[in-house]
Amino acid sequence: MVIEKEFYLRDDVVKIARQVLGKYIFTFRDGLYCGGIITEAEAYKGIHDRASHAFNGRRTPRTEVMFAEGGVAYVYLCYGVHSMFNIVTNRKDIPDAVLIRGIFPTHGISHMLLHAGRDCKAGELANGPGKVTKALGIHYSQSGISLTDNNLSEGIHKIWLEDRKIKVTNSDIQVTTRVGVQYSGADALRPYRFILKKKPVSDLF
DNA sequence: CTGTAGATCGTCT
DNA sequence: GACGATCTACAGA
Repeated sequence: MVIEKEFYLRDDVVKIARQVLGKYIFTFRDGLYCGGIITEAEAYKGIHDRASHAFNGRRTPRTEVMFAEGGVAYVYLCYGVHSMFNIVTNRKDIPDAVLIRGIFPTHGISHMLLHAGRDCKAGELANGPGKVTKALGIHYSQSGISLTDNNLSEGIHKIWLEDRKIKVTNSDIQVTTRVGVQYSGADALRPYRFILKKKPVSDLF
């Protein structure tokens, strides 16, 4: 089932970051599907989160999409080389987002390997936020596109999430602090990073 | 295995 | 003009 807008409109971004683990993310471009199971995500929570680009209510051309209604993509360029994919959540004007930091590829793996431009094991193909977008073919120019109104992003490039009923319990999830946000003081210590522990493939399908 | 330098450019000051 | 919610290659142990 495609995950609909109501999922993203809820107001607890930390809970949503936890809940996207085990969900599938798909892209469709050039007539081909790519996708996989989300294995790692981080929450960025509102204007009081020093780690967030929207801290202190900062609105710029780049961050404006974080203030949109939930269910759209916030994609930005990091270190001049990597696109970082986030899911915007919550109501309009509340800048919450979930950074997708890792997936386990399941669909279109050969195509993703072409995107990556090098050979590697499936588990290594998208185990990092920059690698996720590279494998899936997501580019920062797609920031702002809807994850729920796929008819409106006709033709060019589509991104969406699906729930295929993978069961994820609390004991399947490792919770840690976020990566690369040491500049954000006390907020760097918040338990906003969620990692799906490795399980036998037979448990997933 | 661990550690680190360099890449690379849009964005904000 | 400085910096970054990162990745890779490569050096050394």
